[in-house]
Amino acid sequence: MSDRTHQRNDQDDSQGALAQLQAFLAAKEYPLNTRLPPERSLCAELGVNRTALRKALAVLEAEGQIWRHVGRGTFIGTKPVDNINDVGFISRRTNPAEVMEARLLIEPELARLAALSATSADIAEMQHCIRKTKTASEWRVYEAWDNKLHRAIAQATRNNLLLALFDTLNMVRRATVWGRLRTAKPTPDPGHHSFAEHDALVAAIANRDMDLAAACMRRHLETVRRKLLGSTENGG
Amino acid sequence: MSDRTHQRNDQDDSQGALAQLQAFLAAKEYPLNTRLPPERSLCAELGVNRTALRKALAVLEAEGQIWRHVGRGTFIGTKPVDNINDVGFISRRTNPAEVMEARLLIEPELARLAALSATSADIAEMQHCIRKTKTASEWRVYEAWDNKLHRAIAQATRNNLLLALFDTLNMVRRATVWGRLRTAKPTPDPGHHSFAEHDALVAAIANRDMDLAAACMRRHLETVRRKLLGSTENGG
DNA sequence: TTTTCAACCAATCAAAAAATGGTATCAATC
DNA sequence: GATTGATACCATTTTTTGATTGGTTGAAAA
Repeated sequence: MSDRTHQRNDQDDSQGALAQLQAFLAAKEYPLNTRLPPERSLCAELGVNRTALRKALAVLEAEGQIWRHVGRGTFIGTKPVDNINDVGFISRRTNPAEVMEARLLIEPELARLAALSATSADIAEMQHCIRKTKTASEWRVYEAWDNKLHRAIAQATRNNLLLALFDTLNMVRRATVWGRLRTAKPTPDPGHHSFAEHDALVAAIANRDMDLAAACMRRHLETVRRKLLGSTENGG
Repeated sequence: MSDRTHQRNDQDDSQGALAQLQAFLAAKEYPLNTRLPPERSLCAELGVNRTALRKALAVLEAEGQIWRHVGRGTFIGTKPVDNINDVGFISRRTNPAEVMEARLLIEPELARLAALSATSADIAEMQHCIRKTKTASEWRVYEAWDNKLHRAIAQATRNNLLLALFDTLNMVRRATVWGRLRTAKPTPDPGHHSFAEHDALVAAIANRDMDLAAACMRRHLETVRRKLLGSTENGG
């Protein structure tokens, strides 16, 4: 058998596997995103050795007709894009400085919109949270109500999407490792800076003063950042 | 044994369990989000029967100091908000008006920070996207590069958390049903309003003019909103 | 009647087992 | 010798299985 014949036989074999695979897929009419049988099963079913089958599969993958993934299988269609909105995924790629920067960027604007959109029930809820922070005798309790206050402001925007984004930010914040940054006095101080800042913030929202509400929130968060991370980088 | 005595003993018992549990927690000083031992172990450790322990735990849960979940355990702090990170979940609860409002609230601030933090490579990427939008002959291509431009600005903040939040917002926007709102001319117009607005925006970022960058982004998005939803509600 | 205890239930988690696409190895074949 | 084909092995993922945990029920005990 000559070299030429040899080569033609090889081509025939691989092309045969590809043709057989295509015929198989055409006959089955798999819907999109269907997982087709594992390679080892397809080998037996099509009567082709695995190497030839994988070459045929590689052709179809290059054409974008299928996509494969180790451990999962081979699927009809194109590979879906990764949805990496997972809180754990994000929090593993951020740090306290970024979290504070994000809060400083978003929450003042939430307060501004809340001043426009808050209902009186929203404002009552904020004032309730403030009262609770003032009577808290433990930091754990204080922080719980401080959390609720900030969420109440996000909710007062009356925008479900903004509220969802705030919740995501909040979950990342709570999942972030703050280490020694959060060490503080054993019990909340009656003269704690946040009390006056919270009062001014909610008062601005109640007065529908959008600019002042944003400014109060920014001032409050900058105080928090200064306490946590030290003085700001640009010194304002 | 009189009824009165009997009742006092009951109170003593349950209050005793609660007091013992509180003492236990105070002694351990568990950090936030710590899982404390399962009820069956706590029973043995505190020498209290499970019913009394569960009553005490219920009190602490009502106070917001702990939260419990079947199969998981009991945790210090308040129950975290449910998984509202799912894009499908959010987009089912929002609408085009909310999406535009959220973009108008967040993206100008992203542009402001980008003006401060962008590298020259970031700015080159933005200019590249702008060039591509101008040569696009189909809306699909135009929108792809417009998308990349806005994402490049978010990336230029050099803040992974903000970028993740922007991506979430973006995915919700793309998953939102816009219906007839998006109907437009068949092909991009050379005099399309976005071209000049994009140019001014990226120029402001390149000049490190934070206020101007934010203003340009706001003006651009307000134009988009006007085109999509008609005139703004408050008439500005 | 009330309290206590054990058993059970549904949800959850964690570790083991199986499955799957990718790769190396080596004999078989031309 | 070079190529092919079968086998075994690898890394990743899915499925399965058993244990764990908060919640509930019902009978026994006080």
